[in-house]
Amino acid sequence: MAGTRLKDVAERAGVSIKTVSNVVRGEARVADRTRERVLRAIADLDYQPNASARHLRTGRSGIIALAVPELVAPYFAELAAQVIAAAKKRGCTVLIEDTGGSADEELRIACGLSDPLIDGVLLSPLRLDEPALAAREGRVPLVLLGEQSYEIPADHVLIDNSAAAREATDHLLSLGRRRVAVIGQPSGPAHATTVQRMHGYLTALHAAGVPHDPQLAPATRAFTRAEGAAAMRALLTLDDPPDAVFCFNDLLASGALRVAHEHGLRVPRDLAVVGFDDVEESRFSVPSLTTIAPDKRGIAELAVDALLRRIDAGAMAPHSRLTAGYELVVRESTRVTA
Amino acid sequence: MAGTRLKDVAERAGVSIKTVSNVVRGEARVADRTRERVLRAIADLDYQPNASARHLRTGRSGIIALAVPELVAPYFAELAAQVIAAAKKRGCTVLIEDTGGSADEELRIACGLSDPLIDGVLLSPLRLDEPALAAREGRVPLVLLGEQSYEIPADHVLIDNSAAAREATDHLLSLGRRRVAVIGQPSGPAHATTVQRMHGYLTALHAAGVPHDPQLAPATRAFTRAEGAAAMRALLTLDDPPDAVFCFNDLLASGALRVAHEHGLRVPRDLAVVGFDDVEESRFSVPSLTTIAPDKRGIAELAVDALLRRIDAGAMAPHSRLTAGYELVVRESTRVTA
DNA sequence: CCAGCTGAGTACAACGTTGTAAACACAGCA
DNA sequence: TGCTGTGTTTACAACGTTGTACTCAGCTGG
Repeated sequence: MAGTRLKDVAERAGVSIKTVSNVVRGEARVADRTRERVLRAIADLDYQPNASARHLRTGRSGIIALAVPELVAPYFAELAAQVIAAAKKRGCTVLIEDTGGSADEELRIACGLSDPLIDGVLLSPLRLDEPALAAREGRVPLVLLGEQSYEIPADHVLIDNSAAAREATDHLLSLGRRRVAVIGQPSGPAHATTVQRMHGYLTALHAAGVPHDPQLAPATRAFTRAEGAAAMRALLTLDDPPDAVFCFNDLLASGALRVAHEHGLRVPRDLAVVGFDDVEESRFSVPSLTTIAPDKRGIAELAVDALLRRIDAGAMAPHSRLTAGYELVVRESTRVTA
Repeated sequence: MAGTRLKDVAERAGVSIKTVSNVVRGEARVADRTRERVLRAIADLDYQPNASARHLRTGRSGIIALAVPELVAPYFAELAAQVIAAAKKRGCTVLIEDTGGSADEELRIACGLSDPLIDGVLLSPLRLDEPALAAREGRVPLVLLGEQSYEIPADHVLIDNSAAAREATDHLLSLGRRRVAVIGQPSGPAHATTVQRMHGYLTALHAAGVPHDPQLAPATRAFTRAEGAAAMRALLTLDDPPDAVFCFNDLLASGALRVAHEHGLRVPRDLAVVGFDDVEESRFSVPSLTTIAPDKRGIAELAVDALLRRIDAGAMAPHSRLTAGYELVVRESTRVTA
């Protein structure tokens, strides 16, 4: 029954309300015989604790929020699924928010949503900047997902974007390509992730002695297929078009592949393509996409653990910076058959 | 401040706690001067109502759950985003659950999750069957998303799957194709959606005087790219392979396109392909995919409205059956250039 | 035989909110 | 002056849970 209360169980078991509470939470010492009686009553009545009452009393609801810029982006959907799984494993529930990538919305969420019901927040920020975040002192426990600038007062979980981007670019260079374009430079203010990935790209070029041509780095307004397509179209109008392209995510790559196809380019022969994120569809695209595969499950577990620790520790505990793994998955879009 | 209570506001405004409560909720009559004083105090202290206490008192939390078989499936991610938006517009929050398509999990959720915190549930069932659902009497308010067998005691929101499937098949027939395969027949027990779509397919064939060849309807175990690919591979081993294929969702179609490509078939010339769902990636696949586009926003709004009505009305109100729209979107995968 | 201890269970108050019923101020009317 | 109404505000008791402080029985050791 939905409306079963501690009191009902207590009556049926012939004990006090508090004893039932103790049994339910495994606290305090309860005699075996009593515990047994109570457990039977709980089973008989199908008792479920009332989260609101519990929260009201203890300040803990067991609910954490996950805020992503765009749930429909496959990467975030996949990440969300992992977070839900990781949270369930630890006995808590996840409430998903979609910030639409707006700075205001991100700040609102970082400050604890509209409601103190939430124990803590996992935020994957796109636009949130340091000063805004620094000002939020004393709010809800918060863990950031993804790269952020260094001295931000919050826990981070991230992958080494710079190293990953370098590995992706190295891979393209190792195929003998020298006109290696990059898609994903933001047209507006840079956010940390793209700075890191750009850095990795440039480092790889530099190490290989290939000069950087700014024409090969068209600006994009968002990480979408449409923007990837537009950027690719721009690249194909160049006098000396690229023979390879590293896209900052798989959606951009998907758009790029699409345009390459429209222009009659054969991938990978005429143009090698690497993406980032390893979303499921990239395994099935035509051609299948070489990409950086972040360890999404690892990210989710590290993040949930970090958040739970933060919730227990309070705002004063030192901030941690946790790194999850990644790997380069080579598929058709860079596999040149002799 | 997170810990600001009605009491604090009341003290600052020099009124009673209840008056503040009345102002906050816009209930009862409050004199303009008083209201103004209270509003200022609320602004000064940045008061936010405590949802748990409210829920404890009123039995309403403003939180509804959305349970989908698989959040990573793009269709459900897109639907979830629409539901979140629709719910926010109506002032409530959405908690997303991933059932993994398991009947047990679906039933657990239909019975109200682990917690009476949730006001109601939107469930997109895959395996849940009538008897199980009928037995849940008196539980959480529930609205089902998607086709279900007829006499189930719950509100439904759906599209006319049969008509849509017929339209998709008609479209393929109108291109002159006669070997029209269908991918999506379940290998196990049928669920309502596939029954409807199969019915539409058969009706279209029948109306066109094309006999149904069971070989052209390979079984699939799930609506995934991998299963779509496997089914397509099977179809291509036939002596008389198909010249068109209608897939029960876009993921199946994506797998099918992939295999067609591997086998050197040109789409749509050698094989025309239609999908179902109109997920975003289908606009960017190579070739772009003709598909049935359900009105996802319409579904979400109808569903949230129906759930809120149900929550208000209680379990006794008659069950409704709401139909959202769809349209056939023609793209490259069926657009034969002369 | 009693003081002191231990282990098991309980009564009560609080968490922040809202519904109910009652109190209050003040006007108009007899 | 007192009475009735009207429009505003308030005190109080819940909602279901848990922390604190308590009781109580049974036992140990002096």
